[in-house]
Amino acid sequence: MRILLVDDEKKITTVLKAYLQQEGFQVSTAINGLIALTMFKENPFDLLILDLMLPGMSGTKICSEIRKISSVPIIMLTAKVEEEDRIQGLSIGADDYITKPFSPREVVARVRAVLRRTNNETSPLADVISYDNGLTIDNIQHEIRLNDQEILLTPTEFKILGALAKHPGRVLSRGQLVEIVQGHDFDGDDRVIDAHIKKIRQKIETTPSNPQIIMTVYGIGYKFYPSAGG
Amino acid sequence: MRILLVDDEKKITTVLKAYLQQEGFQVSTAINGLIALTMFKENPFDLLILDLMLPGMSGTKICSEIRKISSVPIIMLTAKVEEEDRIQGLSIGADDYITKPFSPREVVARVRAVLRRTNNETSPLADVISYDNGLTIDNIQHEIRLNDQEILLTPTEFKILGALAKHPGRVLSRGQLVEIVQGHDFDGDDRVIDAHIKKIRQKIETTPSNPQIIMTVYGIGYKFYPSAGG
DNA sequence: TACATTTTTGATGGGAGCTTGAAAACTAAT
DNA sequence: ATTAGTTTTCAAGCTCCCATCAAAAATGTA
Repeated sequence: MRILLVDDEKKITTVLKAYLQQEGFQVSTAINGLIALTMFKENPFDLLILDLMLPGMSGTKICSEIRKISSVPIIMLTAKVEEEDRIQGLSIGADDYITKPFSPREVVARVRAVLRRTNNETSPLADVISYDNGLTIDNIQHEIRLNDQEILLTPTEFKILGALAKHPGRVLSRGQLVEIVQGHDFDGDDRVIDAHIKKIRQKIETTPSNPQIIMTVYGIGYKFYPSAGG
Repeated sequence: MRILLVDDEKKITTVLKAYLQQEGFQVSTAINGLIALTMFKENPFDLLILDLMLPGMSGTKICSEIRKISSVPIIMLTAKVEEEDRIQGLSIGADDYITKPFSPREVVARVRAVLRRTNNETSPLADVISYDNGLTIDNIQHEIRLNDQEILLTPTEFKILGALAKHPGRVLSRGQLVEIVQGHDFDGDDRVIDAHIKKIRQKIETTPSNPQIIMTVYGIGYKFYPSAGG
Protein backbone atom coordinates (compact mmCIF):
# COMPACT_ATOMS: atom_id res chain seq x y z
CA MET A 1 0.00 0.00 0.00
CA ARG A 2 1.50 3.30 -1.13
CA ILE A 3 0.66 6.50 0.68
CA LEU A 4 1.37 10.05 -0.39
CA LEU A 5 1.72 12.41 2.55
CA VAL A 6 1.43 16.12 1.84
CA ASP A 7 2.33 18.63 4.56
CA ASP A 8 4.68 21.58 4.77
CA GLU A 9 5.62 20.96 8.39
CA LYS A 10 8.61 18.71 8.36
CA LYS A 11 8.05 17.55 11.92
CA ILE A 12 4.66 16.15 11.01
CA THR A 13 5.79 14.38 7.86
CA THR A 14 8.76 12.84 9.65
CA VAL A 15 6.78 11.44 12.53
CA LEU A 16 3.87 10.24 10.44
CA LYS A 17 6.12 8.69 7.85
CA ALA A 18 7.94 6.74 10.55
CA TYR A 19 4.72 5.47 12.09
CA LEU A 20 3.15 4.51 8.77
CA GLN A 21 6.28 2.78 7.54
CA GLN A 22 6.43 0.77 10.72
CA GLU A 23 2.95 -0.44 9.86
CA GLY A 24 4.13 -1.69 6.51
CA PHE A 25 3.03 1.17 4.29
CA GLN A 26 5.20 2.68 1.58
CA VAL A 27 5.25 6.40 2.23
CA SER A 28 6.27 9.28 -0.03
CA THR A 29 6.11 12.89 1.08
CA ALA A 30 5.51 16.20 -0.63
CA ILE A 31 5.80 19.67 0.90
CA ASN A 32 3.35 21.50 -1.32
CA GLY A 33 0.44 21.00 -3.67
CA LEU A 34 2.19 21.26 -7.01
CA ILE A 35 4.79 18.68 -6.11
CA ALA A 36 2.05 16.44 -4.78
CA LEU A 37 0.06 16.70 -7.99
CA THR A 38 2.99 15.84 -10.23
CA MET A 39 4.01 12.98 -7.99
CA PHE A 40 0.49 11.63 -8.04
CA LYS A 41 0.26 11.80 -11.80
CA GLU A 42 3.54 9.96 -12.26
CA ASN A 43 3.17 7.27 -9.61
CA PRO A 44 0.26 5.19 -8.40
CA PHE A 45 -0.81 5.78 -4.79
CA ASP A 46 -3.43 3.94 -2.80
CA LEU A 47 -4.15 6.76 -0.39
CA LEU A 48 -3.45 10.46 0.11
CA ILE A 49 -3.03 12.37 3.33
CA LEU A 50 -3.46 16.09 2.70
CA ASP A 51 -2.96 19.06 4.98
CA LEU A 52 -5.72 21.57 4.49
CA MET A 53 -3.38 24.51 4.94
CA LEU A 54 -0.59 24.39 2.43
CA PRO A 55 1.64 27.06 0.89
CA GLY A 56 0.69 27.81 -2.68
CA MET A 57 -2.13 25.47 -3.56
CA SER A 58 -4.51 24.72 -0.69
CA GLY A 59 -5.46 21.22 0.33
CA THR A 60 -9.00 21.64 -0.88
CA LYS A 61 -7.74 22.79 -4.26
CA ILE A 62 -5.47 19.76 -4.58
CA CYS A 63 -8.29 17.53 -3.47
CA SER A 64 -10.59 18.74 -6.21
CA GLU A 65 -7.82 18.54 -8.79
CA ILE A 66 -7.12 14.96 -7.85
CA ARG A 67 -10.78 14.10 -7.89
CA LYS A 68 -10.93 15.10 -11.54
CA ILE A 69 -8.60 12.29 -12.45
CA SER A 70 -8.91 9.71 -9.67
CA SER A 71 -11.10 8.34 -6.90
CA VAL A 72 -8.18 7.54 -4.63
CA PRO A 73 -9.08 7.72 -0.91
CA ILE A 74 -8.09 11.02 0.69
CA ILE A 75 -7.66 11.88 4.34
CA MET A 76 -7.57 15.58 5.22
CA LEU A 77 -5.60 17.08 8.08
CA THR A 78 -7.39 20.18 9.28
CA ALA A 79 -5.84 22.77 11.53
CA LYS A 80 -9.02 24.23 12.93
CA VAL A 81 -11.85 22.64 14.76
CA GLU A 82 -14.41 24.75 12.96
CA GLU A 83 -17.25 22.79 11.53
CA GLU A 84 -17.06 24.59 8.21
CA ASP A 85 -13.69 23.13 7.44
CA ARG A 86 -14.92 19.63 7.98
CA ILE A 87 -17.87 20.08 5.69
CA GLN A 88 -15.79 21.86 3.12
CA GLY A 89 -13.19 19.13 3.06
CA LEU A 90 -15.69 16.34 2.95
CA SER A 91 -17.93 17.92 0.35
CA ILE A 92 -15.00 18.31 -1.94
CA GLY A 93 -14.27 14.64 -1.85
CA ALA A 94 -12.18 13.69 1.14
CA ASP A 95 -12.97 10.33 2.76
CA ASP A 96 -12.08 11.34 6.27
CA TYR A 97 -10.70 14.28 8.19
CA ILE A 98 -8.47 14.49 11.25
CA THR A 99 -8.18 17.65 13.30
CA LYS A 100 -4.88 18.78 14.77
CA PRO A 101 -3.42 18.17 17.14
CA PHE A 102 -3.64 14.48 16.50
CA SER A 103 -1.68 11.42 17.56
CA PRO A 104 0.26 9.42 14.98
CA ARG A 105 -1.52 6.38 16.25
CA GLU A 106 -4.87 7.90 15.39
CA VAL A 107 -3.72 8.66 11.87
CA VAL A 108 -2.60 5.08 11.37
CA ALA A 109 -5.94 3.85 12.65
CA ARG A 110 -7.87 6.13 10.32
CA VAL A 111 -5.72 5.13 7.36
CA ARG A 112 -6.51 1.51 8.03
CA ALA A 113 -10.18 2.29 8.44
CA VAL A 114 -10.41 4.26 5.22
CA LEU A 115 -8.54 1.63 3.24
CA ARG A 116 -10.72 -1.10 4.63
CA ARG A 117 -13.84 0.88 3.91
CA THR A 118 -12.92 1.75 0.34
CA ASN A 119 -11.77 -1.78 -0.41
CA ASN A 120 -14.95 -3.28 0.89
CA GLU A 121 -17.21 -0.94 -0.97
CA THR A 122 -16.64 -2.73 -4.21
CA SER A 123 -20.04 -4.23 -3.53
CA PRO A 124 -21.92 -1.18 -2.35
CA LEU A 125 -24.23 -2.09 0.45
CA ALA A 126 -27.83 -1.99 -0.50
CA ASP A 127 -30.31 0.06 1.44
CA VAL A 128 -32.33 -3.02 2.24
CA ILE A 129 -30.55 -6.26 3.08
CA SER A 130 -32.04 -9.63 3.83
CA TYR A 131 -30.12 -12.42 5.47
CA ASP A 132 -30.56 -16.17 5.45
CA ASN A 133 -31.50 -16.11 9.10
CA GLY A 134 -34.73 -14.37 8.16
CA LEU A 135 -33.64 -10.93 9.24
CA THR A 136 -34.16 -7.90 7.02
CA ILE A 137 -32.53 -4.57 7.74
CA ASP A 138 -34.19 -1.67 5.99
CA ASN A 139 -31.96 1.38 6.19
CA ILE A 140 -34.42 3.56 4.33
CA GLN A 141 -37.49 2.99 6.47
CA HIS A 142 -35.13 2.49 9.38
CA GLU A 143 -36.77 -0.71 10.46
CA ILE A 144 -36.03 -4.35 11.12
CA ARG A 145 -38.11 -7.30 10.06
CA LEU A 146 -37.80 -10.89 11.16
CA ASN A 147 -39.66 -13.15 8.73
CA ASP A 148 -41.78 -10.20 7.59
CA GLN A 149 -42.67 -9.42 11.17
CA GLU A 150 -41.67 -5.89 12.10
CA ILE A 151 -39.35 -5.54 15.08
CA LEU A 152 -39.14 -2.25 16.95
CA LEU A 153 -35.62 -1.29 17.92
CA THR A 154 -34.40 1.81 19.71
CA PRO A 155 -31.88 4.01 17.85
CA THR A 156 -28.92 2.56 19.73
CA GLU A 157 -30.07 -0.99 19.23
CA PHE A 158 -30.53 -0.30 15.54
CA LYS A 159 -27.00 1.07 15.25
CA ILE A 160 -25.46 -1.89 17.03
CA LEU A 161 -27.32 -4.47 15.00
CA GLY A 162 -26.54 -2.54 11.83
CA ALA A 163 -22.84 -2.36 12.65
CA LEU A 164 -22.67 -6.08 13.34
CA ALA A 165 -24.74 -7.04 10.30
CA LYS A 166 -22.74 -4.80 7.97
CA HIS A 167 -19.87 -7.27 8.08
CA PRO A 168 -21.40 -10.66 8.78
CA GLY A 169 -19.12 -12.97 10.73
CA ARG A 170 -16.74 -10.23 11.67
CA VAL A 171 -16.06 -9.81 15.37
CA LEU A 172 -16.50 -6.36 16.82
CA SER A 173 -15.14 -5.61 20.28
CA ARG A 174 -17.17 -3.72 22.81
CA GLY A 175 -14.82 -0.80 22.38
CA GLN A 176 -15.40 -0.71 18.64
CA LEU A 177 -19.14 -0.91 19.11
CA VAL A 178 -19.07 1.87 21.69
CA GLU A 179 -17.18 4.07 19.26
CA ILE A 180 -19.62 3.35 16.48
CA VAL A 181 -22.64 3.99 18.65
CA GLN A 182 -21.59 6.65 21.14
CA GLY A 183 -18.62 8.22 19.41
CA HIS A 184 -15.00 8.76 20.38
CA ASP A 185 -15.61 10.79 23.51
CA PHE A 186 -17.81 8.54 25.57
CA ASP A 187 -16.89 8.47 29.23
CA GLY A 188 -18.80 5.38 30.22
CA ASP A 189 -18.32 1.69 30.61
CA ASP A 190 -17.91 -0.60 27.60
CA ARG A 191 -20.27 -3.01 29.31
CA VAL A 192 -23.18 -0.88 28.18
CA ILE A 193 -22.98 -2.88 25.01
CA ASP A 194 -23.90 -6.02 26.91
CA ALA A 195 -27.12 -4.42 28.01
CA HIS A 196 -28.03 -3.40 24.48
CA ILE A 197 -27.15 -6.81 23.11
CA LYS A 198 -29.43 -8.33 25.71
CA LYS A 199 -32.29 -6.12 24.57
CA ILE A 200 -31.68 -6.88 20.91
CA ARG A 201 -31.58 -10.60 21.58
CA GLN A 202 -34.84 -10.45 23.45
CA LYS A 203 -36.37 -8.93 20.36
CA ILE A 204 -34.85 -10.91 17.50
CA GLU A 205 -33.78 -14.29 18.88
CA THR A 206 -36.25 -17.11 19.23
CA THR A 207 -34.32 -18.31 22.28
CA PRO A 208 -32.44 -15.32 23.71
CA SER A 209 -30.50 -17.50 26.13
CA ASN A 210 -29.22 -19.56 23.20
CA PRO A 211 -28.62 -16.93 20.53
CA GLN A 212 -28.30 -17.90 16.86
CA ILE A 213 -27.93 -14.47 15.29
CA ILE A 214 -25.74 -12.34 17.54
CA MET A 215 -23.05 -14.63 18.89
CA THR A 216 -20.71 -13.96 21.78
CA VAL A 217 -16.98 -14.40 21.17
CA TYR A 218 -15.60 -14.96 24.63
CA GLY A 219 -13.01 -12.39 25.64
CA ILE A 220 -13.33 -10.54 22.33
CA GLY A 221 -16.80 -9.22 21.52
CA TYR A 222 -19.82 -10.07 19.38
CA LYS A 223 -20.45 -11.19 15.83
CA PHE A 224 -23.41 -11.51 13.48
CA TYR A 225 -24.35 -14.89 12.04
CA PRO A 226 -26.12 -14.35 8.73
CA SER A 227 -27.06 -17.93 7.96
CA ALA A 228 -29.98 -19.88 9.29
CA GLY A 229 -28.24 -23.09 10.25
CA GLY A 230 -25.97 -21.30 12.71
CA MET B 1 -3.94 -0.35 34.29
CA ARG B 2 -0.92 1.67 35.43
CA ILE B 3 -0.78 5.38 34.85
CA LEU B 4 2.19 7.70 35.21
CA LEU B 5 1.13 11.23 36.04
CA VAL B 6 3.71 13.98 35.49
CA ASP B 7 3.04 17.49 36.80
CA ASP B 8 4.96 19.89 39.01
CA GLU B 9 1.85 21.25 40.69
CA LYS B 10 1.24 19.10 43.67
CA LYS B 11 -2.36 20.20 43.88
CA ILE B 12 -3.08 18.76 40.44
CA THR B 13 -1.30 15.46 40.96
CA THR B 14 -3.02 14.91 44.29
CA VAL B 15 -6.51 15.50 42.98
CA LEU B 16 -6.08 13.58 39.74
CA LYS B 17 -4.40 10.69 41.47
CA ALA B 18 -7.31 10.39 43.89
CA TYR B 19 -9.86 10.42 41.11
CA LEU B 20 -8.00 7.95 38.93
CA GLN B 21 -7.37 5.59 41.80
CA GLN B 22 -11.02 5.61 42.66
CA GLU B 23 -11.65 4.41 39.12
CA GLY B 24 -9.40 1.46 39.69
CA PHE B 25 -6.23 2.71 38.06
CA GLN B 26 -2.79 2.32 39.59
CA VAL B 27 -1.27 5.79 39.64
CA SER B 28 2.35 6.86 40.09
CA THR B 29 3.41 10.51 40.01
CA ALA B 30 6.53 12.37 38.97
CA ILE B 31 7.27 16.07 39.42
CA ASN B 32 9.63 16.56 36.49
CA GLY B 33 10.66 15.08 33.19
CA LEU B 34 13.86 13.34 34.21
CA ILE B 35 12.21 11.48 37.04
CA ALA B 36 9.36 10.55 34.72
CA LEU B 37 11.73 9.16 32.12
CA THR B 38 13.64 6.99 34.56
CA MET B 39 10.43 5.75 36.12
CA PHE B 40 9.07 4.89 32.72
CA LYS B 41 12.19 2.98 31.74
CA GLU B 42 12.18 0.96 34.94
CA ASN B 43 8.49 0.21 35.25
CA PRO B 44 5.82 -0.70 32.77
CA PHE B 45 3.02 1.86 32.36
CA ASP B 46 -0.10 1.65 30.27
CA LEU B 47 -0.66 5.38 29.92
CA LEU B 48 1.11 8.69 30.57
CA ILE B 49 -0.40 12.00 31.54
CA LEU B 50 2.07 14.82 30.87
CA ASP B 51 1.93 18.48 31.69
CA LEU B 52 3.18 20.55 28.79
CA MET B 53 4.91 23.05 31.07
CA LEU B 54 7.40 21.33 33.29
CA PRO B 55 10.55 22.54 35.01
CA GLY B 56 13.69 21.29 33.31
CA MET B 57 12.56 19.07 30.48
CA SER B 58 9.36 20.21 28.75
CA GLY B 59 6.41 17.95 28.18
CA THR B 60 6.96 17.91 24.43
CA LYS B 61 10.58 16.90 24.93
CA ILE B 62 9.59 14.05 27.21
CA CYS B 63 6.93 13.06 24.73
CA SER B 64 9.37 12.72 21.87
CA GLU B 65 11.90 10.94 24.09
CA ILE B 66 9.29 8.41 25.13
CA ARG B 67 8.15 7.99 21.55
CA LYS B 68 11.65 6.85 20.64
CA ILE B 69 11.35 3.83 22.88
CA SER B 70 7.64 3.19 23.24
CA SER B 71 4.25 3.71 21.70
CA VAL B 72 2.52 4.02 25.05
CA PRO B 73 -0.57 6.25 24.93
CA ILE B 74 0.11 9.82 26.09
CA ILE B 75 -2.31 12.51 27.20
CA MET B 76 -1.02 16.09 27.32
CA LEU B 77 -2.18 18.73 29.75
CA THR B 78 -1.84 22.17 28.19
CA ALA B 79 -1.99 25.36 30.19
CA LYS B 80 -3.70 27.87 27.93
CA VAL B 81 -6.05 27.83 25.02
CA GLU B 82 -4.05 30.55 23.28
CA GLU B 83 -1.19 28.19 22.75
CA GLU B 84 -3.21 25.83 20.64
CA ASP B 85 -1.58 27.14 17.51
CA ARG B 86 1.86 26.22 18.78
CA ILE B 87 0.71 22.86 20.00
CA GLN B 88 -0.65 21.99 16.62
CA GLY B 89 2.75 22.19 15.07
CA LEU B 90 4.94 21.15 17.94
CA SER B 91 3.53 18.40 20.00
CA ILE B 92 2.58 15.71 17.62
CA GLY B 93 2.94 12.36 19.28
CA ALA B 94 0.39 12.62 22.05
CA ASP B 95 -2.88 10.73 21.82
CA ASP B 96 -5.07 13.40 23.33
CA TYR B 97 -4.89 16.92 24.72
CA ILE B 98 -6.71 18.46 27.63
CA THR B 99 -6.58 22.20 28.23
CA LYS B 100 -6.56 23.68 31.70
CA PRO B 101 -8.66 24.34 33.55
CA PHE B 102 -10.18 20.91 33.40
CA SER B 103 -12.36 18.82 35.64
CA PRO B 104 -10.97 15.60 37.08
CA ARG B 105 -13.98 13.83 35.69
CA GLU B 106 -13.07 14.93 32.20
CA VAL B 107 -9.56 13.58 32.63
CA VAL B 108 -10.91 10.24 33.75
CA ALA B 109 -13.21 10.17 30.73
CA ARG B 110 -10.39 10.95 28.33
CA VAL B 111 -8.18 8.34 29.93
CA ARG B 112 -10.84 5.73 29.38
CA ALA B 113 -11.43 6.86 25.81
CA VAL B 114 -7.73 6.76 24.92
CA LEU B 115 -7.24 3.35 26.50
CA ARG B 116 -10.26 2.01 24.69
CA ARG B 117 -9.06 3.39 21.41
CA THR B 118 -5.53 2.03 21.74
CA ASN B 119 -6.70 -1.34 22.95
CA ASN B 120 -8.91 -1.65 19.92
CA GLU B 121 -6.03 -1.46 17.54
CA THR B 122 -6.09 -4.56 15.49
CA SER B 123 -2.83 -6.33 14.84
CA PRO B 124 -1.17 -5.45 11.56
CA LEU B 125 -1.31 -9.13 10.76
CA ALA B 126 -2.83 -10.22 7.54
CA ASP B 127 -6.53 -10.69 7.95
CA VAL B 128 -6.91 -14.26 6.78
CA ILE B 129 -4.14 -16.80 6.27
CA SER B 130 -4.47 -20.33 4.98
CA TYR B 131 -1.83 -23.03 5.27
CA ASP B 132 -1.14 -26.21 3.34
CA ASN B 133 -2.05 -28.30 6.34
CA GLY B 134 -5.65 -27.24 5.89
CA LEU B 135 -5.63 -24.70 8.68
CA THR B 136 -7.05 -21.22 8.19
CA ILE B 137 -6.56 -18.44 10.70
CA ASP B 138 -9.16 -15.75 10.30
CA ASN B 139 -8.29 -12.69 12.36
CA ILE B 140 -11.40 -10.83 11.29
CA GLN B 141 -13.97 -13.39 12.29
CA HIS B 142 -11.57 -14.37 15.02
CA GLU B 143 -11.95 -18.02 14.28
CA ILE B 144 -9.96 -21.02 13.16
CA ARG B 145 -11.02 -23.39 10.41
CA LEU B 146 -9.57 -26.81 9.68
CA ASN B 147 -10.64 -27.89 6.21
CA ASP B 148 -13.55 -25.45 6.35
CA GLN B 149 -14.66 -26.89 9.65
CA GLU B 150 -14.90 -24.23 12.33
CA ILE B 151 -12.76 -24.80 15.41
CA LEU B 152 -13.57 -22.94 18.61
CA LEU B 153 -10.53 -21.65 20.45
CA THR B 154 -10.32 -19.63 23.63
CA PRO B 155 -8.60 -16.22 23.48
CA THR B 156 -5.36 -17.58 24.89
CA GLU B 157 -5.34 -20.56 22.57
CA PHE B 158 -6.01 -18.27 19.66
CA LYS B 159 -3.08 -16.05 20.57
CA ILE B 160 -0.67 -18.95 20.95
CA LEU B 161 -1.63 -20.58 17.68
CA GLY B 162 -1.46 -17.22 15.96
CA ALA B 163 1.99 -16.50 17.34
CA LEU B 164 3.33 -19.88 16.23
CA ALA B 165 1.69 -19.68 12.81
CA LYS B 166 3.00 -16.18 12.22
CA HIS B 167 6.46 -17.61 11.69
CA PRO B 168 6.01 -21.12 10.35
CA GLY B 169 8.83 -23.48 11.24
CA ARG B 170 10.36 -21.11 13.73
CA VAL B 171 10.71 -22.35 17.28
CA LEU B 172 9.23 -20.24 20.04
CA SER B 173 10.27 -20.89 23.62
CA ARG B 174 7.74 -21.10 26.39
CA GLY B 175 9.11 -17.82 27.72
CA GLN B 176 8.47 -16.08 24.42
CA LEU B 177 4.99 -17.49 24.19
CA VAL B 178 4.19 -16.47 27.74
CA GLU B 179 5.28 -12.94 26.95
CA ILE B 180 3.10 -12.82 23.87
CA VAL B 181 0.09 -14.24 25.64
CA GLN B 182 0.23 -12.92 29.19
CA GLY B 183 2.44 -9.88 28.75
CA HIS B 184 5.70 -8.85 30.33
CA ASP B 185 4.56 -8.86 33.91
CA PHE B 186 3.52 -12.43 34.41
CA ASP B 187 5.01 -14.05 37.49
CA GLY B 188 3.71 -17.51 36.85
CA ASP B 189 5.05 -20.72 35.48
CA ASP B 190 6.11 -21.06 31.83
CA ARG B 191 4.58 -24.52 31.89
CA VAL B 192 1.17 -22.96 31.47
CA ILE B 193 1.96 -23.03 27.79
CA ASP B 194 2.06 -26.82 27.84
CA ALA B 195 -1.50 -26.92 29.06
CA HIS B 196 -2.66 -24.59 26.32
CA ILE B 197 -0.77 -26.51 23.65
CA LYS B 198 -2.47 -29.66 24.84
CA LYS B 199 -5.88 -28.03 24.47
CA ILE B 200 -5.07 -26.69 21.02
CA ARG B 201 -3.83 -30.08 19.86
CA GLN B 202 -6.99 -31.74 21.06
CA LYS B 203 -8.90 -29.34 18.87
CA ILE B 204 -6.84 -29.18 15.68
CA GLU B 205 -4.80 -32.38 15.47
CA THR B 206 -6.31 -35.56 14.08
CA THR B 207 -4.13 -37.52 16.50
CA PRO B 208 -3.27 -35.24 19.40
CA SER B 209 -0.75 -37.71 20.79
CA ASN B 210 1.09 -37.63 17.47
CA PRO B 211 0.90 -33.99 16.46
CA GLN B 212 1.46 -32.91 12.87
CA ILE B 213 0.81 -29.19 13.14
CA ILE B 214 2.25 -27.97 16.43
CA MET B 215 5.50 -29.84 16.97
CA THR B 216 7.50 -30.07 20.17
CA VAL B 217 11.17 -29.17 20.03
CA TYR B 218 12.62 -30.99 22.97
CA GLY B 219 14.29 -28.70 25.48
CA ILE B 220 13.45 -25.58 23.46
CA GLY B 221 9.77 -24.99 22.78
CA TYR B 222 7.20 -25.43 20.02
CA LYS B 223 6.93 -24.74 16.32
CA PHE B 224 4.24 -24.63 13.67
CA TYR B 225 4.33 -26.97 10.65
CA PRO B 226 2.50 -25.30 7.77
CA SER B 227 2.72 -28.11 5.21
CA ALA B 228 0.51 -31.12 4.86
CA GLY B 229 3.12 -33.88 4.60
CA GLY B 230 4.42 -33.21 8.10
C1' DT C 1 19.73 -50.53 29.94
C1' DA C 2 19.13 -47.21 33.53
C1' DC C 3 18.77 -42.49 34.94
C1' DA C 4 17.65 -37.71 34.80
C1' DT C 5 15.25 -34.37 32.46
C1' DT C 6 11.49 -32.81 29.83
C1' DT C 7 6.94 -33.20 28.15
C1' DT C 8 2.20 -34.85 28.34
C1' DT C 9 -2.05 -35.54 30.57
C1' DG C 10 -5.96 -35.19 33.73
C1' DA C 11 -8.03 -33.06 37.51
C1' DT C 12 -9.14 -28.95 40.21
C1' DG C 13 -9.88 -24.42 42.51
C1' DG C 14 -10.05 -19.77 41.69
C1' DG C 15 -10.98 -16.09 38.77
C1' DA C 16 -12.41 -13.62 34.74
C1' DG C 17 -16.05 -12.75 31.57
C1' DC C 18 -20.96 -13.01 30.25
C1' DT C 19 -25.89 -12.69 31.20
C1' DT C 20 -29.74 -10.93 33.41
C1' DG C 21 -32.92 -8.14 36.06
C1' DA C 22 -33.72 -4.02 38.40
C1' DA C 23 -32.93 0.52 39.40
C1' DA C 24 -30.95 4.98 38.45
C1' DA C 25 -29.84 8.69 35.18
C1' DC C 26 -30.99 10.95 30.98
C1' DT C 27 -33.93 12.85 27.11
C1' DA C 28 -37.65 14.59 24.95
C1' DA C 29 -42.24 15.79 24.82
C1' DT C 30 -46.30 17.09 27.16
C1' DA D 1 -43.05 19.62 36.57
C1' DT D 2 -44.57 15.08 34.90
C1' DT D 3 -44.34 11.36 32.13
C1' DA D 4 -42.78 7.85 28.95
C1' DG D 5 -39.08 5.97 26.62
C1' DT D 6 -34.22 5.19 26.33
C1' DT D 7 -29.68 4.61 27.97
C1' DT D 8 -26.50 3.48 31.60
C1' DT D 9 -25.07 1.51 35.81
C1' DC D 10 -24.94 -1.96 39.30
C1' DA D 11 -25.01 -6.43 41.58
C1' DA D 12 -25.95 -11.36 41.60
C1' DG D 13 -25.55 -15.68 39.47
C1' DC D 14 -23.61 -18.46 36.21
C1' DT D 15 -20.45 -20.32 32.74
C1' DC D 16 -16.26 -20.91 31.04
C1' DC D 17 -11.27 -20.31 31.07
C1' DC D 18 -6.74 -20.54 33.00
C1' DA D 19 -2.87 -21.54 36.19
C1' DT D 20 -1.23 -25.08 39.01
C1' DC D 21 -0.07 -29.65 40.63
C1' DA D 22 1.10 -34.45 40.49
C1' DA D 23 1.43 -38.59 38.08
C1' DA D 24 2.56 -40.86 33.78
C1' DA D 25 4.89 -41.01 29.44
C1' DA D 26 8.52 -39.74 26.39
C1' DT D 27 13.09 -38.18 25.31
C1' DG D 28 17.96 -37.77 25.53
C1' DT D 29 22.27 -39.34 27.70
C1' DA D 30 25.66 -42.04 29.98
